[in-house]
Amino acid sequence: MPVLLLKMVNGVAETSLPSHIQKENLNNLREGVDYTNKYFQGIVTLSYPLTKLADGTDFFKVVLQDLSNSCSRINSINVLMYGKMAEDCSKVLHREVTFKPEHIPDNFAVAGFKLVKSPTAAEDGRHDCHLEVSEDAGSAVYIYANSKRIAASETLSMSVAPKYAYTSLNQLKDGTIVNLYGVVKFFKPPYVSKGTDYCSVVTLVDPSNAKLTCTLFSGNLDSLPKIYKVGDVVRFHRIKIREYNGQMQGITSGGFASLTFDGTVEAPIVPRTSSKVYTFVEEEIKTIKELRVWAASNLSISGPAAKLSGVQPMLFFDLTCQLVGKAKVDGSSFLLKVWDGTKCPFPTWKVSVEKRDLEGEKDLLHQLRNLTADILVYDNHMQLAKSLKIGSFLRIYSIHAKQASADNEDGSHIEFHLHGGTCYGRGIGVLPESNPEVKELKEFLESVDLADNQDMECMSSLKLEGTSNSVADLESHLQRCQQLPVTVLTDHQDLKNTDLKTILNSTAPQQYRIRAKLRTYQPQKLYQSVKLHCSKCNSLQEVPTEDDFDFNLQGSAVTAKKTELYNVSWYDSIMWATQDQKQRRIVIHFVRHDELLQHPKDTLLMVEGGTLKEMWKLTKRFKCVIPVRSTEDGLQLLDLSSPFLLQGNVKYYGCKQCSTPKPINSLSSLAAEQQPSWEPTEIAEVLGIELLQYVFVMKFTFVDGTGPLNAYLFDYEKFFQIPASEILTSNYLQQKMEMTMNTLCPPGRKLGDLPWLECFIKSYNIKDETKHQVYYQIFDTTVAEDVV
DNA sequence: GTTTAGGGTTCG
Repeated sequence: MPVLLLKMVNGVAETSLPSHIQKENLNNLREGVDYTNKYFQGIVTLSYPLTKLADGTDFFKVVLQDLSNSCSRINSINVLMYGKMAEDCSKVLHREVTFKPEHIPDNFAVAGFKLVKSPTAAEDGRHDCHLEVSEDAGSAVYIYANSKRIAASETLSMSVAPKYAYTSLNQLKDGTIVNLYGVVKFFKPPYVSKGTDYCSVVTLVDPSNAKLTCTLFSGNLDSLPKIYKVGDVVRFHRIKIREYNGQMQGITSGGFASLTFDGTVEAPIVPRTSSKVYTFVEEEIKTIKELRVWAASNLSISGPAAKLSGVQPMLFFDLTCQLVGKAKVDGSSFLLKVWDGTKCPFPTWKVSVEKRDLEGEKDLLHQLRNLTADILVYDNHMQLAKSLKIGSFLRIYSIHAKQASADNEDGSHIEFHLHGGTCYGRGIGVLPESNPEVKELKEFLESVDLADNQDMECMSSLKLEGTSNSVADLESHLQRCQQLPVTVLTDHQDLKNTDLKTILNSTAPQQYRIRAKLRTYQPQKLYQSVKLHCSKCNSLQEVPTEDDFDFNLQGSAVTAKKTELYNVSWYDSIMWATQDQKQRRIVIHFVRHDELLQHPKDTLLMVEGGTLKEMWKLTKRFKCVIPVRSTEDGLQLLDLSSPFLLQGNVKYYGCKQCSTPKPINSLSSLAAEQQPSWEPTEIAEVLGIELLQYVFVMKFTFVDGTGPLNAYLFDYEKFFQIPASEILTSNYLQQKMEMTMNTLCPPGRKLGDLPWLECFIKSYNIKDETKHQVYYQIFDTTVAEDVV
């Protein structure tokens, strides 16, 4: 450990020098003495540039003054350093210090030196010997450093004593200066404060579940943390903790330093920092990984990011984009023309500016005229906006997509404003080209076919000229598809969109609003999407075919001959035989109510020995039909692979696993009610049947340009506004569903021409012994009114 | 000398 920084606190070194070395004063230095276990201490009064000797060895010279010997005529001595020690010390002394210079001289202790006659003593008037130090000679240099110096030097690969300790956010105490890690829950990108510095406000959380809002100032934009999104992980060194309004608050202290990491689990761990070198050890990688995993399940990072194609009117969103043009507008606003390769589906405003005020490549501005968004930035954002370089990549936070009033002369359009102030992190951040999202955006921008957008314009002009109705119709149809979503949310309207990639990179369970296109779905044969679901055991099964039912009916042919068996208090039975050769017997039991037979539409029948056809015929005339068979103990339900009840067009089934059928006599309790409703749920309950529900089960593959995501639709009737229970027996409903799916996912259409869907989805975990998977399910979403 | 801001959307 040849060069070590000693941390100074209130002018005293926090760690003392090793006890085996003793101090030696300047006037006691004698040639030929062994100084292996001695040290000389002084302040640096002069240092020379680092040079190389003829053999390539680094060489560095400083002059130390012995303060304890100030009365002496000769009070300073040359120190010659060789090798890595020379390099390290010169780094500490000569590196650029990014904050205000201090007037505290550097204080060095040089141990294990060699005392050699100085060839220059006659010229420089210093001690007639000099000190020689190098790693090879077993020397050590201790540098007394206050916190600012340590901040500047921590990034050198030399050790600072003591090692950094990190305080968790629930352990912070008023008046301390600490090091900490945290996950960004909220941030304001650096902005120009009303004072002399840039300001950035950052709220951190950590697994202790405490929260800390930090107010960071710096005159140097680069020394503020480079946070790009909520969920980023930061390491702060030397942040001062104060109490403010009853809460702990972090504030920059002298020597504040930070590292920022992408918070995505699995993303490469590359610190973002203004320092060229920094301390970073294996243990810290572990901490960052742990924080990422914790954040993934404890922090909602579904921010308001959006592409221009996904812009919601009336909402605020964050846009990652490239600057194409900029212009001054007036004293309080400034125009940024940006693009992200997608087209806003709504008409957007164009801010008029003097041509000579517009900066940017003219050709490119013209080429991209249909793809650029005009963003007007106000007040405090102007200064930063003016300084932006054309072509740079930006993230603009909390842009307001404002719907202009319809009576505007340009018609209804969307305006993009970056209002004054910094509420909700409103501001502009410049992303470096090395940022992975910038790389992705760049690739996408290069792939955009500009000719396509010219075509769109041709179509618009055709429409305006009214030369072709069919083109106009097509266009309006296309517009319908491209503008309004074909599905809408029934709840969660205030939620903002999350892109699919973000969802795929997050842990479950969470809920999201998405805006995406339906690339494909399964099953393509829609009737295969209808299943039976047991809400008790959560099993799904296929709907039995009519053939299964028919087979069961044949097995329940009437065998009893004694008609008196059937005449019980709560129903009347009749039996007749068919006229054909088989002379098949059919028995119908009419359930009585109040001693009287009801109107057929209110009547429940139990039928023995009927065929499928007869069953359906009876269902048309009577309220309910229950297929039964007789046993020695009386009437019983058929096997549960048959429906236990027919009502309207619907066959109701029971779950074989969860049902414990009771004797038919249990129905008498319902019949005794004043006005039996004969609801399937009530009938099922008294008969000990766990009712299976009809449900649409489909897999939707969504795309939004950030990655495909498969989500399950599990819907009784809300999504299609078609009851799953009725679709199998209704040609009309089947056609309706087919048309709906053709609107959501028109066959043979290019991806760009597919309509947008807006959905609410939930992620959830499915774990078993061998694997763990995250699934997604569509909720609280319905097909738009004009699509149905 | 040590402020500035101290999170919680909008004038345009």
